[in-house]
Amino acid sequence: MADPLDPDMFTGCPPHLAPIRVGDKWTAKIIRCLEPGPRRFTELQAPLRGITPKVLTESLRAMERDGLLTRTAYQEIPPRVEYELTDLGRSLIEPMNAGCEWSRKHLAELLQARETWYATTP
Amino acid sequence: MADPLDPDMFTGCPPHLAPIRVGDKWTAKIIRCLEPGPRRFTELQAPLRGITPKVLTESLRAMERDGLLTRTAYQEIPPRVEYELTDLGRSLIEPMNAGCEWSRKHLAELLQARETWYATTP
DNA sequence: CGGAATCCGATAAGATACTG
DNA sequence: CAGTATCTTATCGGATTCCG
Repeated sequence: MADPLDPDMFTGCPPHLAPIRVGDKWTAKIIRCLEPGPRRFTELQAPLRGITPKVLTESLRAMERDGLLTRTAYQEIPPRVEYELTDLGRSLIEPMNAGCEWSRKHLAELLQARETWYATTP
Repeated sequence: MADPLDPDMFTGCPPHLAPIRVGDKWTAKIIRCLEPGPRRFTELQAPLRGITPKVLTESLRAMERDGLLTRTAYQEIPPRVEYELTDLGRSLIEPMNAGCEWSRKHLAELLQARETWYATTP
């Protein structure tokens, strides 16, 4: 299997300041986590700092419903479930990269404008 | 000035089924409306079917705060206010187009998966 | 014309506790 | 391990009314 996911892979990506969003709050990050290969539920929880099992389940179910990933449950003890991107899910990486590139180029400018606004607007 | 905006320019773009979003619910559409040139408050209301003045104001203020557009009020009677994209706002068109292209290519597949899910999941 | 003020409902997201 | 169940809170978007 692949190496464990870096628990800090999303520090520096606070969702509230990104103007471009894919799916719900967690969708894009889940896609990034699954990009190298299939992962288990618990593996996903680590980098998605503070996500509760309820919310992670909701996001994964919605993505499964939309054909972005597959869920495979192995009948073992202890149970094992793996989530894997479909081709459709993988196709979202391209527009996601466009959004990331925009952020690298322009996010600082947006934040600067916001700073100035709050400093000068009563 | 430019031609009036087509009131139907966004029919066929229901926001709930698009997995890619820029800003809030209306941001991307406002950018499209301003792409050809500056527009007045009332001009924007027509294609943004059913948007209330409160919500349109909120979106425009947030975009102004983030440096995506400028607001210019002319001291005339009756009053006239024009909104115009900044270079920063215009820079979002590129990732927006990436999202639109994804939709053209893959949205039908997503909707098909969703259909199947609701047809087969109890 | 271009908003502001107020109120309201729906939904998203999280906290907490429990289970096959 | 991989969730489910229940509850609560926060935010968003909308309806309505009024104003300079």
